Amino acid sequence: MKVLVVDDDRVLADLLAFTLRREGFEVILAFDGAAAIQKWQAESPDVILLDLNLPKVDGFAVCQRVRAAEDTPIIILTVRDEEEDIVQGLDLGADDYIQKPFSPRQLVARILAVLRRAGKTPTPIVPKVGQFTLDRSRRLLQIDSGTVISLTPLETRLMSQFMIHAGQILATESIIDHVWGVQGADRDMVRQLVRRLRRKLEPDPANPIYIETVSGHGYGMVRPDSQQP
Amino acid sequence: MKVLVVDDDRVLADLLAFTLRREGFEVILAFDGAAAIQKWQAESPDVILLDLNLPKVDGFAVCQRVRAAEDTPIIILTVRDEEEDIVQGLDLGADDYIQKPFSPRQLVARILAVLRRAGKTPTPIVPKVGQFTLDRSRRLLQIDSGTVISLTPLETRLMSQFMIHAGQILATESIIDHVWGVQGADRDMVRQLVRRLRRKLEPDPANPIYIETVSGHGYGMVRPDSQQP
DNA sequence: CAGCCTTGTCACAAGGCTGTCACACGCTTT
DNA sequence: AAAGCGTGTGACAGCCTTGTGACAAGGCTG
Repeated sequence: MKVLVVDDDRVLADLLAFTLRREGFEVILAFDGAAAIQKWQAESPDVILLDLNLPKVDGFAVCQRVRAAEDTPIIILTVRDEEEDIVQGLDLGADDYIQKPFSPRQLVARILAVLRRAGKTPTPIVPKVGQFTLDRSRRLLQIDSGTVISLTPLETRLMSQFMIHAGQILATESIIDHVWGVQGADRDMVRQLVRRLRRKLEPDPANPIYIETVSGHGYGMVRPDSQQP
Repeated sequence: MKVLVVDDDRVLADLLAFTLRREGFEVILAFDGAAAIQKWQAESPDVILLDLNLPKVDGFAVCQRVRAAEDTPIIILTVRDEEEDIVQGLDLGADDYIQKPFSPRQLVARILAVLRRAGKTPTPIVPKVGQFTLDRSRRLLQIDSGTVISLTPLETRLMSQFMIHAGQILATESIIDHVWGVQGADRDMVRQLVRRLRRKLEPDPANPIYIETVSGHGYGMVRPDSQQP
């Protein structure tokens, strides 16, 4: 599920990106209207988060431009006291709006609601990959439809990332971005986290079969069907 | 649940309509006092959102007219620095007021609060889930068609939320919104409320089997069929 | 007016989560 | 062979969250 985030406030855009990636969305960023349209054409996102105050091409124009060609759902980002902008945006075909400041939870709920309304897959966010089933709200991981283990918040985010990108190797920096976000972390912390996750889910943590290490680069979860060479 | 929105500012009225429809309300619009009274008679809304500055017949008159005949709840919309209007409106029988600008959350919370006070059940009736039968008006909870315990108002609302969303984890903020509404609350209060509810309905409150905790996130009621592995 | 119920507030203990440090091991480089 | 780097491992301490008990304020009832 791909989300295009358009906002000239880079700090906020980064925060949005982190929040959404954590929830399993793929995120593309654009910082002005021109870039937004370009990325929209190039990437065909499933939904657009659009700030209306943009340099170069403003949000309304982006809205119109998108609506003229496709019905990609659009959610407007606004500050309070911009009722007219909201209504104008909705008139131009935006599907929903959300006022800053908002909680990550609200944001995700809105996006899911819009996607559902647009008929784009009710979004079964990463529940099952290979032998793993992750219940993010309860932070429970089920292995092989048998054992159920409980994870900590950080472990849940890491596992979620591994499952979303199963079969790929995630660079340490990427893991830091996706798990810790703005707060940041260092390599030691990643090592510890991977270690703790391995201890919980690997049959033999000394010889891991699920989470592999690529020295000097990062970690990754092996895809179940990529087991047989 | 039907809401009559009366405001001569069409932009704001449209926004209100969109917001309320998004939350599941049925919305009727009127842009002046005369239309308001006409629609009120024709549609019998469950609650009225009323701007006081109106053409033709002003808001106070609408307020009086409605109150003379029925006790349809009325919420006044004002801008800041109109304290006299608020007082006058409340004197004329309005049930609550809300100042622009306001967040959708506040608006919905206030409407639900007013409806609840007026005895119109804003939420669907959920008498029976699993082993629990809840009588919201009497605030009685029956367990396993055996024991009957009485709950306080807050406990009733919390239990209602748990039953409506049985099997899901409710975030603390979500619990606050649905149980306390406009007034709001903090984590301590949620903890206490959950504790008191547990003490009443859990066989062993120290090891709860009905209400589960997800640290750092919230609480949830286990679904009856999710008991057997 | 007294008393009970309800609810908000506070303090405290226990436990889990997470960051930090030290050390061992294997590999590569010098 | 020695040194350096990256990684796995274990232990430990601080912080945060939760559960718990107690108490006070406020409202309602008799």
